[in-house]
Order: sequence, then structure tokens, then C-alpha cells
Amino acid sequence: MQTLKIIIADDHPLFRGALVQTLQTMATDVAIIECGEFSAALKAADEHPDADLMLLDLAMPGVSGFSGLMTLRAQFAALPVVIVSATDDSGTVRRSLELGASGFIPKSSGLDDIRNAVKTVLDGDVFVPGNDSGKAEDDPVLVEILDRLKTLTPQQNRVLTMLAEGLLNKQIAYELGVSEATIKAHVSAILLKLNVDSRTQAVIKLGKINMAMVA
Amino acid sequence: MQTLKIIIADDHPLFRGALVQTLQTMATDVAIIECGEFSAALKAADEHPDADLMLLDLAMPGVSGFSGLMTLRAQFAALPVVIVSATDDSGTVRRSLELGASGFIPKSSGLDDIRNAVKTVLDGDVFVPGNDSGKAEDDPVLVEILDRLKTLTPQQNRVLTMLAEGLLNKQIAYELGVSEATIKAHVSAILLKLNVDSRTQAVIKLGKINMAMVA
DNA sequence: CCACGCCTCCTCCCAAAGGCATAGTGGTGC
DNA sequence: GCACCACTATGCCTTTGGGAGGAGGCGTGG
Repeated sequence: MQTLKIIIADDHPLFRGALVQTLQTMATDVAIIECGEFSAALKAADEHPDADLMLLDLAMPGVSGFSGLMTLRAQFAALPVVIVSATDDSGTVRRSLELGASGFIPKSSGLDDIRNAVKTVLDGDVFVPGNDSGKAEDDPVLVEILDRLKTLTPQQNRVLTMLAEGLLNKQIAYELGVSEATIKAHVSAILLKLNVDSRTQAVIKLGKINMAMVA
Repeated sequence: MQTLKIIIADDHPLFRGALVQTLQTMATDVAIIECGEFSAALKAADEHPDADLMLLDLAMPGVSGFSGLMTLRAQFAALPVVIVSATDDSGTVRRSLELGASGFIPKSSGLDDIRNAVKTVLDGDVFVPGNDSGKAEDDPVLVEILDRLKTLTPQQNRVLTMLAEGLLNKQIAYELGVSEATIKAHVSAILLKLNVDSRTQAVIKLGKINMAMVA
């Protein structure tokens, strides 16, 4: 491993700097793109399709909880995302992995742990911090919602994200460059999968997830 | 200012390292005592009565929230304590200062902010982020939403609550024992007051408040 | 008393949402 | 090749949502 291209999305400049320091010891040529907010991370992922990895803070401004992760996974399925988070309870870890994260690094980790995690993910494996792996019991309601969310296709995820922003079908259609009829089809599919019967209820359900994440 | 002795109490090695890096540029002779848990911080304060400052993470293992700060202030009244925290809402900041902290540094601060804060406190002043001392308001976006929410009449509040549960106008009308036309009128009034143009957006806006409450 | 705000209800109207059926395209896996 | 799925799209239909505008009853405070 001689060259690396890594996107770091974290709103703490100091922590970001420390990460950069750590990562730069891992290869002879390390390119790092730093993002302080989520929109910048999206932009970076778009502009650097050859990136090897993204380190994503769960608590980014501009996006609440896991929806950012979902958005990233939906739009850039090829980009491995490792969650970096201050909260590292097993529920948060597991949910991150269920939503497609390739690893989880608690912010309380030491340098070696972080390097090890990055190496593991770059090798194509999934990194999970040691203490976890136990299936601690969770609110069954949330688990059920997460299960349903997992069944959404990438495009449906994008549509759901836009629903959660309060956009009209028409606006979503314009944003995604498809017809309104298509969006309606997606929305119908989403409502079915989430087992609700209106867009409003869908965003409420999504909101519960975000609530559970920060709580 | 040529010599400095600072105690850093934070359970994140990476962040601690970054702090050390930053602080060492502030004087020719900087002695730093690092503590990964609260008991070590107490011990350090005891062993280094000549320390100029302590940087204390609010979320330390071994102590919950502000009790650590209280303990420190009680036992080492002469040692200025600056809180370093990831959560930086005005309530947390205010409470920290009320409990005797000499300053508050959000973890999202940049290097310069941190250096500035430390310098301010070393000069005997109190450092408060948001540059207007003590009157740092909450997220203006949230304040604006709350202001709007306050203008809702009782009945409108009930209707909004039901909107947030994903009910249809018809269902709300049934629940409240009035006609659907009335509900429509209420909903229209709510949308006006919240400055949105769909029930979905209203629910989203309400969700933001709930998020801010638990976070 | 009168004005004002709140709650209630109405009508007309149009836009948005959502169900249902159908179908072409492209990719993946067997 | 065939099956399956995601994505796209169209058409038709009903229900829901929301704006505009008006209007009557009711209680409080000037």
C-alpha cells in the first residue's frame, strides 16, 4: 500500500488535524480531503471517485444522525465509509454497520487502533471495535424500522432523503432529473416498505431513527 | 508568558494529542500533564498545585457531567478550569460557568480559538464562545422556530401535535370532534405561522425542535 | 359597548398525493 | 437463455391537502 486517498468528514478541526497526522504515517503518498460539513463531504465524494475511504463523523452539522451515512451509501456505494463517533455504545455501532458502514472507530481510540481500523477496511474487511459484537437488546420498534430501511434501494433512499426535507414530488423529480410519475412510483414503494400510508408518516418514522441516534 | 503548566483531562488520546500540539506553541516552556480519566485529573491537580490551568472534558469516564467540575472547584479553588466539550449549547455553557469554570471551549473550535481562550483565561479573564460574553444565544434557527411555535393558539397546538403523528385532516377532525373544514383552517393557519407550505414541512420543523431537546 | 382574537364552519377551486395496472430497459445471477 | 430486480415511465382514478374568502358565536379587555 503506497498511495492513499482518504476523505475526512468531521466538524472538529482539531480532531481532523490529529486524524490527518495519524493517517499520513500509513503510506508514502497520502492525499487527504478534509470536510467540515456534510455537504462538503458529498461534494468531495463526487469529485474524488477514486478515494479509498471516507472517515465520517456521525455528528456532522448539516445532517442528523445516520441519514448522512445512508445518503452516502446510496450515492457512492463503492466508497467504503468508516464511522468516527464519540458515542460508541453497541447500538450505535451496530446500526452504523447495518446501514452499510465498513467500520466504526470510537473517538476514544488511540492512534494504533485507528491505523489498524483503516488498514482493515482498506483490505476489504469490516472493522468492529473489540468490546462489541454482542447483540445487546434494543428497542424493537427501532430495529423494525431499521430493517425496513435496509430494504430500500439506493434511489429510494435518495427519494426518502428528499421527502425528509419536505420537498414535493415535483421538486424531487426535478432534482433527480426524472419524471414526477417515477417519483410517485418510488414514493409508493417507500411507503409500502416502511409500512406507512403517507409521506408525512414516512418522515416521522425516519425522524424517530434520528432521535434515537442522538439520544 | 514564558513558562506554562497545564493539565489536560480528556479521554480521547487523539484529541489530547492535538491539544498538546496546539498548546506547545504558546510559550517557550510548556509542561503538560495528560489525564485519561477523572481520578487521574484529581491526582494531577493535587500533585501540581503550581499548574496554571486545567482543560477538562465534560464527558470524562468516571464522572458524570458537571459533578467533576464541582469537585475540582471545591478542592482546588485556585486552579482555573476551562471546560472542553463537544456539546456547546448555551445551557451547557452557562451551567459550566455558573459552576465556576473559567472558560468554555467547544470541541469544534479551531486552533486559534483554543489558543485565544487559553490566553484569555491565563490573563485572569473568563472566556465564553460566541464573543458576546455570557449572552450567547441558542441556535438562531431553533430560536426562530420556537418563536413561531409560541404564536400558536392552544387548538392549533393540538392540531400540530396530531400532524406530527401523521394523522389525516379527517382523523384529526374526528379526534377533536369538529369538522374537517375547521381542521383545514387550523392547518392553514399553522402553515402560515410556521412559514412552511406543507404539513410535511411543518412536521420536519417540529422534529428539529425535538432533536434539539434530546441532544 | 365594541374591538379583537379564537374557534367554528362553509363553498369553490385547484394542486398534490397516492393506488393500480402496465411496460420497456439494463444489469445480475443461475 | 431465462428469471429477477431496479429504474424508468405512462395513464387513470380517487382522496387528500391547501388557498381564498366569508361568516357567526363567544369571551376578554379597553
